[in-house]
Amino acid sequence: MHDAAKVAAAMTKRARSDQEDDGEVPEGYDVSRFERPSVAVDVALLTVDEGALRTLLLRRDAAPYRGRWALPGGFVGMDEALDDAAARVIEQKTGIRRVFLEQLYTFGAPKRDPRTRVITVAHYALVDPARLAEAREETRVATLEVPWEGETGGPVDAIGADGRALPLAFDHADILGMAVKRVRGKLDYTPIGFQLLPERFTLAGLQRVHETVLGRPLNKDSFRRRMLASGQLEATGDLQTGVDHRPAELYRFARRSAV
Amino acid sequence: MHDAAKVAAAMTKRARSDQEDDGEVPEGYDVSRFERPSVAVDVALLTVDEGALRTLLLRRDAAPYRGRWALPGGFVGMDEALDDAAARVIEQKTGIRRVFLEQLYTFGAPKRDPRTRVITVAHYALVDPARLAEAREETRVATLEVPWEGETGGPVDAIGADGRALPLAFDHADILGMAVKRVRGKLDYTPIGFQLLPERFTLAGLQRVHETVLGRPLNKDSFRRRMLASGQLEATGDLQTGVDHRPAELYRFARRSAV
DNA sequence: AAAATAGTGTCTGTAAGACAATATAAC
DNA sequence: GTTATATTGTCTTACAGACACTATTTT
Repeated sequence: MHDAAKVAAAMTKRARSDQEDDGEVPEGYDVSRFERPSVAVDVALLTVDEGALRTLLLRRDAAPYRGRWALPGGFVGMDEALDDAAARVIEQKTGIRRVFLEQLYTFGAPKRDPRTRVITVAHYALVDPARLAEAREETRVATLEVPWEGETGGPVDAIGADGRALPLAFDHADILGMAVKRVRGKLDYTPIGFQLLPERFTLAGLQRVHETVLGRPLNKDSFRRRMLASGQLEATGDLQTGVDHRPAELYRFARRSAV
Repeated sequence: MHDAAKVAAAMTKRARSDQEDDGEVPEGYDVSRFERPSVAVDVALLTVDEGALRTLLLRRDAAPYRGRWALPGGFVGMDEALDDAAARVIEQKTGIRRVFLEQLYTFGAPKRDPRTRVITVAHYALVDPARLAEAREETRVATLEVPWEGETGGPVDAIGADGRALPLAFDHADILGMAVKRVRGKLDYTPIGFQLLPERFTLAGLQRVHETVLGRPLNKDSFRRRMLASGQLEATGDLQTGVDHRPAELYRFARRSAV
């Protein structure tokens, strides 16, 4: 018997003690006694393109930090789950649906927004660069420059197409830094890399993605062995085309099969 | 030159473009147009005692979930950082200060609190069991029963001193489950175990803590080698006392030295 | 054939697990 | 001395990194 079920059974057996209720809403209860902060979500939408880690930024056209660059974000609806808010924000700003999306960390320093208290539940998302088209004038895909190694952590810089750093709004350099740190950590033990690739890809392509995210070269032989041994790759039998050398086999990630 | 410094330098060089500001508060700006959720913190205060993973729970004496058991928690002050709120909650409920404390995950399902929208930034903390005395009648240290292996994740059960499951309020079984999952993950590559031990401890004691948290036995020889090779342990030269067999050497964790 | 990368086989070093032998305190 | 655990040493195995070699495509 599952333990959660055990708990439920135990409770029923006790014939619903009078000192306990099941969470019904008491009539007329008032919880609005406290002043409340605003709650937002921000999304670090990461991609790997041309050997660089990239992210989508929007130019702010209102105060505060007007003219600076910010992650797509927005306030959480009163009846909206946090993940749903993040997915909505992505779709509104880019039109992209169905991305890999995960909660990252909640940033709540009292003065992180100079206007008022805004607590933001930061998320990160991973997308195949082919899906990430620059939608609007005020949208830009910037290259991330990570000034630390491994999973040290810390803020990162966003570099525009002209090679100059884009000044970031709020604590978004920290959010991006934490997103990079998290993805690096996950890459070691999770099939997360394929979110950044088209459905079919070569082992060398997968290795390049890993190397770009991790910011360091990987051993080819070992990478190959590890990936094939993981059981998460499925050979398609087809070969790469359009390359001027021996074509590599195309793989796809195995669906999380019903084990 | 550090990259953050580079950014700053680049900005200065551009002589502060007119399309940009530095985040000053515009006069009379109104951000209170939206309805706002309440924001709380909850703390999973974990300890290891007598070979079991334990946590501190409080009996709710008000609706909702009156009579059920809940993590210590409270609303975040309008000018209070999230970590500070969590530390305050711990001190208010237990008197304990200066614990290892880290943000865990933010739970924000719209109906997780039946009264109104409450988003909670869950934290976890690790304490030496000697410091965790049961302070009040309505406070209890419960044993955690983890119905999954490794870092699978999922809710856990809290067992009272009488061996019966304590019914938990809200989504606190999920919060506790995520705390266990996180600590298990961290234990592999972070000096987190010593937070659960007195200052001086034996290698065998440390291994027991690791085994309790991980929920599986560890190889003694390998554990010993790994710990000593990590450079994080410092031999005190003193021996254990009061045992009826050969006493083991006492170690302490090396201060995070100024490398 | 030359160029370029894909893919295979083998060796070596490191670290974990297993097992055995020795050490030392309490009784 | 006996008991119980600490501590050290050695062997085996698994795997990552390194290197050399073969394969296959385009030009």
